Amino acid sequence: MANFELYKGPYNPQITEPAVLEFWEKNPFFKPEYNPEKQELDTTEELKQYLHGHPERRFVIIDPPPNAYGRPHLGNISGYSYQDLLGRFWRMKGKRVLLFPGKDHAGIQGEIVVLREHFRPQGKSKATMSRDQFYKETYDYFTGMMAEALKDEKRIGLSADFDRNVFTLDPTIVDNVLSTFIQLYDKEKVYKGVRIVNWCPSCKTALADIDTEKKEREASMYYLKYPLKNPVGNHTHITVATTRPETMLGDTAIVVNPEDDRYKELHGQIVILPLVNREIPIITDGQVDTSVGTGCLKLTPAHAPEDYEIMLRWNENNPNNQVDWINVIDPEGKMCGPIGKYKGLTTIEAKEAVLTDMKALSLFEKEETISQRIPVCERCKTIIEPLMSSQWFIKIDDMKSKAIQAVKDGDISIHPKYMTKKYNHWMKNLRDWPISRALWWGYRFPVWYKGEIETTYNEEGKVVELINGVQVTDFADAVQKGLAQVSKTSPGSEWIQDENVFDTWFSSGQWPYVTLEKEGLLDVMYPTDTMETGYDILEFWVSRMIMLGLFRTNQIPFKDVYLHGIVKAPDGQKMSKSKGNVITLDDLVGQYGADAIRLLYIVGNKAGASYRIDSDKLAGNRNFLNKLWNAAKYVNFSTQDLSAPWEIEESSLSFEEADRQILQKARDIALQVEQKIKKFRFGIVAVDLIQSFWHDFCDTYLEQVKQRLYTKDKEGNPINNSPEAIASRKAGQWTLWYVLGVYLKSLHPYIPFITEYLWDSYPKASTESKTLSYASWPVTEETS
RNA sequence: GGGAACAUAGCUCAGCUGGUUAGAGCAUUCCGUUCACAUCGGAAAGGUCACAAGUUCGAAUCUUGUUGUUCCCACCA
Repeated sequence: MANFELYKGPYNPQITEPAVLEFWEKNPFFKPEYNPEKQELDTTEELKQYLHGHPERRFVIIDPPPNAYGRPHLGNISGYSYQDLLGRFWRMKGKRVLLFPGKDHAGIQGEIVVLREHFRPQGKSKATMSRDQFYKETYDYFTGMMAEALKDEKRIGLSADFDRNVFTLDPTIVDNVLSTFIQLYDKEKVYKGVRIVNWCPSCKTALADIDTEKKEREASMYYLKYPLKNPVGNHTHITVATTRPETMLGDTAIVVNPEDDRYKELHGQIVILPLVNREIPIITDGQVDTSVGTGCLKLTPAHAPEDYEIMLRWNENNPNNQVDWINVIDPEGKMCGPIGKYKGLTTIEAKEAVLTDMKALSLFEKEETISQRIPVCERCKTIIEPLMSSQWFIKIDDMKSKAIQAVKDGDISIHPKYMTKKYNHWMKNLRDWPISRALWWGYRFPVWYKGEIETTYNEEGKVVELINGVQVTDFADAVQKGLAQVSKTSPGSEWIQDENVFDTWFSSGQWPYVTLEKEGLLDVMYPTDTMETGYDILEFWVSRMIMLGLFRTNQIPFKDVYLHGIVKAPDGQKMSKSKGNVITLDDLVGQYGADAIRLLYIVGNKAGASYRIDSDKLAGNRNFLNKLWNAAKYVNFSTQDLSAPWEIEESSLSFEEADRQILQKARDIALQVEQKIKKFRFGIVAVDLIQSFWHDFCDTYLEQVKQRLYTKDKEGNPINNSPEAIASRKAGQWTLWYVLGVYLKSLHPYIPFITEYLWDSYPKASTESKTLSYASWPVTEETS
């Protein structure tokens, strides 16, 4: 027993919650190995044997790993509240529950934070360290920070198996993730290809679209004339509009809308690209907006993603009339390729030179100011330079169709249901996944080159890779020439490892099975039950877990996806440091306690809906907890002379109508709670549960039964001493005791601290669980 | 441009597959309360369920359209 005191005065979470936390810390309740019948741990082997025999008796949630370098924000915390609610509910329903906590190394963001927060204050940077030094020190820094995060997870009441907390860069995890890459390679689902990428000239890395953001700025739009090779009618030239004149050196076509009457007679004509005198064709594409600029688009596939798309589309439909690309900007931001005297200039110098030269040739028409939104690096805010680069890709075609099918067939259900549409929409449009990042912090590619690998652009503006000075056409060619190899360990001293690390989603996308496999639990705990996370990473994370899970294990990684909304600041806006409206767990937990915060997240909320931090609601929640506290104390002292109530047969008692009603109501609400939790509608039913406790039990029943409980009137004269009154009093006491138990249990998944505290002094049989975590749910759902 | 959601009381929101008089919390007004709790209880007031048409015996709920708000994706040469 924990010996929690029912102290005088109002409920104070600052007293009760730390006491309960300590009780939970000292006991291994939250390990799936905990055997509630024996009240001690089974070995992991015994657990596995048990689950082999009873596969339905498990419930597993892999907690989404937050960034390891910081404390969880209130969004993470809200997720823990939902995960914990489900875990605690199923534990009470007799399942062996595992909530598996972890921490993420957070790729680009992690690298930037460690450089800024840890290395810069010491005067260190990537320039002053070796890669190994950086990795080791960062690893230590991150593992040190993790302890703080774990404290917060415990503080909110997460009943996870914290001994199993694991870092995404844990060596066993790394090994397993790399195995997936090798398997993908063996099945020819990985390739090294040339593609347009979002290149950050400052970070010197390729960025996924999601690592970029948009910035508004004023820019000049220049109208340039390109002469036609053979004038058609009164057309001697066409005019294009561009904000980046320097990229014209890489133009490979002019595109007009096929429906645009102004240019219909020019389809298929040839234009002489000024300054470099290259002949380029006029092609058509339906995406060209006739109202923008002149309706003529200069096509620079190597330096504009949309142009690249148009090129691919055109080439698909016109196999005999292919359009190519020419890369004219290198990763340093200098001009390159077949561009004559402009070669070697910076893009800014080249822009001036091109404009000057076009003016000299009288090919400059006009300039106007526009506002445009340009992509910048999400981390360092540098303007993105799209260019062609050699990158690793995963072919996702059949992975994605399997992932779509799994949801379509109902093997995986997404809550709320309408998010399924978002998922499908995203998946349908998904292309091959670029997975390489030029960083130091992450999983380095298990790829080796025999000598230095060098990526350059040749005189034609094409990407060329050289290994040890030998040109290779692609990775397969390099392997065949004995210059490259895929392997977790170095093939020999003269081999150099690929510099790239994996996109963070590649490792976190494998989280469900790599975590369980590390613990040797994959065979009995996979697929997991519920993936609970924010709806904002449905596409980025959940979709990848489904694809990679199906690839690696041939099984879905989880059966249900519950997506919670975004936590917003009291002003209704997104919390962000720049707005100065960030609220932390510390701000709230001292004032209201963890249970009240959990209620804020859960009560009245439904899947996918965002909600605000609202001090009125928090205060209301605290009031409710105080109500529960006082009611429990009242029941406790007014039933003190009722001995061993658990031994009393319900049928032997002389109930009054009020007793029967509250018994019925309490059982009804417990049943409803069970049904709604199973359907992931726990937030809605919580309102009814609280209402029922407060009004049916406290305001109505408790006030009524008081009259029957008094043994003395105000003057001290004995009352209620007839045999009928004594029997009625006993029935009332028993009802109070029983119904309080039903509410404590039903409320426990929502507010574990106060209920666990009150459970300690709640009269119960010696065979009852000493922790409410393993008290059995008060009702059994009729399956009929 | 493509996709999705939302629009219900002064505020924040419930209302699941259509079924009596549309609900809760907060706020407001009134009344009460020394025997668990003022972090209390009781009551009142407050809504053309955005608008329009349709389906139906019956619509806040289903369909279509309109208007407004929010989010995601793409794009703005």
